[in-house]
Amino acid sequence: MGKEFSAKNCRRNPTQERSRFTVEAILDAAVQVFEQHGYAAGTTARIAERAGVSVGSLYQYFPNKDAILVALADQHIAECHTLANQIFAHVQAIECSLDQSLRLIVGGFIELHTINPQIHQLLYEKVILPEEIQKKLMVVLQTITKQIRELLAQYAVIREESLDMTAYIIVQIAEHLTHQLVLHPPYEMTAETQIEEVVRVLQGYIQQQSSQLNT
Amino acid sequence: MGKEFSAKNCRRNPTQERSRFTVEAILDAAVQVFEQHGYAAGTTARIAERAGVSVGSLYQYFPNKDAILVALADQHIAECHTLANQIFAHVQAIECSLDQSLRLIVGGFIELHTINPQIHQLLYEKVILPEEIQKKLMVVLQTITKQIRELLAQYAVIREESLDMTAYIIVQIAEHLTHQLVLHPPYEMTAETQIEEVVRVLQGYIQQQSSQLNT
Amino acid sequence: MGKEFSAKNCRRNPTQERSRFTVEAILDAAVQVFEQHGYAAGTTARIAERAGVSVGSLYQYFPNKDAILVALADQHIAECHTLANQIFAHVQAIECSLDQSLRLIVGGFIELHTINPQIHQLLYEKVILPEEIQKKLMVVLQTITKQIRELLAQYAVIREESLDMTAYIIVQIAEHLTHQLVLHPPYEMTAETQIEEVVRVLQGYIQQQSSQLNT
Amino acid sequence: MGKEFSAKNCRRNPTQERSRFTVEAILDAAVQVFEQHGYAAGTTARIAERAGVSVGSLYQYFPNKDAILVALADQHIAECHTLANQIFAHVQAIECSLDQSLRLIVGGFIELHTINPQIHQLLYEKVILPEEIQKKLMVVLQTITKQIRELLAQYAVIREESLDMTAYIIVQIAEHLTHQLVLHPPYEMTAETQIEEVVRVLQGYIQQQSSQLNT
DNA sequence: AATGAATGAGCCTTCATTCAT
DNA sequence: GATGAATGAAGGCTCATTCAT
Repeated sequence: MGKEFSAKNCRRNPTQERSRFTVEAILDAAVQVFEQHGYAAGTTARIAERAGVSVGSLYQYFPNKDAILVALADQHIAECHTLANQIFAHVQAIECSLDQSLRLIVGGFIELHTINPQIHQLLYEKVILPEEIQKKLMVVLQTITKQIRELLAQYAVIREESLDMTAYIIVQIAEHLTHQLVLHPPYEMTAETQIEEVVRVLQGYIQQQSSQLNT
Repeated sequence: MGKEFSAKNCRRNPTQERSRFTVEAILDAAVQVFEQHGYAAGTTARIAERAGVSVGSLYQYFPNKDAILVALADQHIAECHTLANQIFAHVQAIECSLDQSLRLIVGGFIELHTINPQIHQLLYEKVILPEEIQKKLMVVLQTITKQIRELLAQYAVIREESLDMTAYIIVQIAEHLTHQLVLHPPYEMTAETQIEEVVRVLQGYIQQQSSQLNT
Repeated sequence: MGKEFSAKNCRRNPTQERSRFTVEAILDAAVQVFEQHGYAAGTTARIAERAGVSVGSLYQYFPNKDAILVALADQHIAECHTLANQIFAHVQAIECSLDQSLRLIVGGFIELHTINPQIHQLLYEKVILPEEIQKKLMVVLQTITKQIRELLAQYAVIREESLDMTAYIIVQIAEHLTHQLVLHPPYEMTAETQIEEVVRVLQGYIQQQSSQLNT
Repeated sequence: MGKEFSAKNCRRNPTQERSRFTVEAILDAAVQVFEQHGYAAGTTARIAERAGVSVGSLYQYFPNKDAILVALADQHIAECHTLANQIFAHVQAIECSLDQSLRLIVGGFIELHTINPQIHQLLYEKVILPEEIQKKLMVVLQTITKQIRELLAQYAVIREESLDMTAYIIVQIAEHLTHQLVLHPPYEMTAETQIEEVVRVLQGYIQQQSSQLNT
């Protein structure tokens, strides 16, 4: 792994209908296969089979196995970015309270994990991703962190020099808890309960940071 | 993976000096190789080479590649269990405040991640572990969760029916944040600062849960 | 050996022309390689090489080395069964004398060994076969023995309680002598001479058994 | 196999008591191990273990694995030769009838197979022996054949030009039938019954050959 | 473009053999 | 002489990748 992630992950632009369809079938199949067998044991043959195409066709659209993972990652990261932007835009737009904002944001995180939990797990664990992708992932998290920081600066009463760290920790907690609750929930719980619980953690932390102000 | 993890993970008891040395060299090498290449791409040949022994020697002590990972995990899990027990015993013994207890516990978590960060990362992120080991890992976490729950029941004012979930989330946060702060610290910070930050998160959350009492 | 002889000995049905050709090339090569080096020392690489294909191709048609031997055995056993049935059917049909019957049968045995002497030798001498195949071999021999017994009951004057043993020994002798004469003939001899010699042994034995009647 | 059978099969003369004992322990162990696992899968480690010595010791007495087999074969062949000579000497000495002679000889064959059936099987089947040994085996059989021929010339009324073939076939039959009856007896039978049955086959054949005289 | 048979590098594992103790 | 840990060549097998059809 990590040997050669050529710039172009697709050999040809899937301009034609059938091509686009095939590419998607392959990616869908790949998610399932990687999920079930892990990346290393997820063979291209199995992916092709599940996608209903031949190995030859698979290699017509992806130069190598890694490229499939990268495509998957790229796709997922883009979705994340989009969703995150939408949420923050919405939060800004409706000018709601900090609590309500947190609720919306955490809800977004949970949605992110619920939509495609398999890919998420694949990207965040178990596999050594090429640096290229790792950087993109980091960028997404940093973007989100920055926006959380703005939110805190706007709504919360937190010392300037603590803002970065606080935002960072909020994102870490939100990310990890939603991930954990969605993928390995310890008890049965609705999405709303999950959101409430995570929000409570964040609220508590923010209040702590606020009260620090007087120390 | 996960095919056969026979009871005995070592072929012969490394009673002799050289043997013990060799086994340790192999395990050390394995950590590095798995860390660097991932489990699947971490070949036994590479491990043996980095350990400065031949493949044959490797297989004299481990029946197969999986057994190396299992040995690594077993060793680490045992260390975790021991350290956790020590900390909770100490906390019980000195009868300190909840805050102080949290500080000690979080300090323990950080120590856990600091001691052998590579193995920890390997087990928690990079590898699909055999069920056997996954269960052991779960048991450790559950044990810790249970002791946190007792601590909360004793010191905090939390609704009976929220205790389990609260303890669970505290452990999740402590585990993940310490992991993150130790391995990928976003800023330079001393262990004390790290402890403080995590403790603040937990305190905030516990206070939230306490105030829920009146809802 | 004898670990897993899954029901399907071929991974994919060699429906296509090239496939069928490849499979046959592999089986032919296997016979020669096993014959020359023995089963254990007959490596899959050598078989593939002699077959003019790559190891990968070999494993596309056979799940493992054992399967090649099993395929070889199955094929040969089927041929034996067919030929044996034909001969006995013919013998029954033409209602000839016992002597003539023996001649036909021994001729059949010799043909059996002449057709594919290498495989025969391989299966009867050189290799510890999986039980599955050993049973099939036994069944063939038992079938033949049973038909010989019927022949004796019909034509020869032999005590009821000696029939089984006599038939058994006739088959043993016929099998071994033809095998020996075809593969390691001590002197130059035509097939006819070989048949005559074996038949004489059997005639003598049957006469002995008949004369026992009066004892 | 068959690569290098150096002239000396033992590195040093086992003059000393313990040495002789060790060598024998190894050979005994080897018989059992080869019998149980086959030659290829019978590892030197297992042999050493069963012999109660270390691999190192094993290699002090045998230059390589093949040498063990060769030693085994040599030993067995020598025993065969001795027993054969004894029997024929005895037969000559007591000047008994042909029938009685055959009985004694066949009894000898059976004894040969009964004493050490495992080695016998090992040498006559399943394993590609080095030429050196194959020749020795042939020599033994030829010697016996020659002595049978003399016996026939002396006692039976057989055409001069048939003597060789007749003797050859008698040895083949005796060898194979006794082998088969001892190792895979189809029914329960005493050694005496076995002898009788085989002798009857031989008698019948000899009578056939005698009656040919008048053709 | 699609197919899937063919390829072969590379992996895990075994085991005959050596050699330091 | 004995021991058994160490060695490493070699074997079975997989699977990413290519290419003839």
